[in-house]
Amino acid sequence: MVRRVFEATLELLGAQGYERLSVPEVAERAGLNKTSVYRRWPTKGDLVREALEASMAPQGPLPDTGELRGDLLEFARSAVGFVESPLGEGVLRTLLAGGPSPEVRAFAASVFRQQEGAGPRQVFARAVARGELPASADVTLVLKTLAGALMHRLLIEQARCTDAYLERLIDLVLLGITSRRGR
Amino acid sequence: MVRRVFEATLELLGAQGYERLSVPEVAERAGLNKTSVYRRWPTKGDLVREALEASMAPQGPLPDTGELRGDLLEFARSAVGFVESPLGEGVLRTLLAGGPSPEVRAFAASVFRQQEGAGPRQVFARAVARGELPASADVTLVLKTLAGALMHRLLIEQARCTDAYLERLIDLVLLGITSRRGR
DNA sequence: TCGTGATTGCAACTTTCGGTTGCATTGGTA
DNA sequence: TACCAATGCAACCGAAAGTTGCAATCACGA
Repeated sequence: MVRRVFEATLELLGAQGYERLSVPEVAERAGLNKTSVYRRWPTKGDLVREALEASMAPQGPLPDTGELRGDLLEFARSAVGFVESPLGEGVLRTLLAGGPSPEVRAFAASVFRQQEGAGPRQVFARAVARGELPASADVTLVLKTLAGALMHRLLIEQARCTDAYLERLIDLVLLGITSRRGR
Repeated sequence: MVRRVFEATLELLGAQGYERLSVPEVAERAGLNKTSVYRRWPTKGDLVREALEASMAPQGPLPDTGELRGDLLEFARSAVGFVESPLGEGVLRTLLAGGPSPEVRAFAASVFRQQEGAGPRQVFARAVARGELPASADVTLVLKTLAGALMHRLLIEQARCTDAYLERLIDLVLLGITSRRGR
């Protein structure tokens, strides 16, 4: 039953955001009486936090295409997949909406950080080792800029992140606008 | 009185987002009876939309520092100022939250679009005219990427957009990470 | 098979809050 | 002074979140 409840929670979280999410609605969607849900998770915050916790997918293997551009593209694809999933959308909405308790907010932030965290950095480290990139390159700035651009694309423009878009985006931050762009 | 109501609306909108915003609370903060507020604006959507409409600051003059980098920096500064203002935060939150009616959402989107819209494009056009930029440069992508990066900085990281940060960001998209960066 | 404890369902209730209504009060203006 | 619009106020309505007490069910061991 717990499984069903978490699923319902994430679905609704992604669909309506934290504020509009109601425990009775989760219960109904999970085919459960609201009383039962309240018994296990006294507050909405508890429910959401645990649902997010339980659904944390294990990180996939590091992409390794042999060049930075290809690796980043792989990463961007999986990031887009994450954000377009119920979990990803839920995390993002929870994070951006002003409402949730600081506790839930902090947790959502940690999930997000984890997703854009260690993995990509290794990809950059390898690129530096290959001589593709100066060691002085500001990896953090690049990652955050990419993440921000994807957010803008998905949430503001509400457009799909096609491969063509991802390639243009990555070429932009890798090569800059003033240089000629590759391929 | 209308002035006070709009102020209260934008303050609360920025502070708590669209969902948590309640008309009675706006009324109280504006020192007005809730009935009076309801009489003028039958729904929360009406109130928010008009408050946003009324607070649209006229666009400032185009920056013209003689080079693209400086112009963009100017623009970024004013954009940050906008997003950090109650109006900007309100617009952004309204836009990102799942809740508001399509109507309000569409309006917030148009405000946002307007802010990142025509002005910057002229700045780029001048840069092309100066020969600083190839005519083929994807201006739209750059603008959206910059906007996304700022959103990430302000909403996810919740960090200040210092001038130092803005310079690094603009250098990144202008020059890319693989080239040497200017000062 | 029986019994006991935990889990769930259920229905009624309380509370809170958004929104409505009717009426008195105020205030400006012809 | 008389009238009309705007505001205040208090009572009310209805919906939805959350609580509680109790019955029914299930699981597991004696």
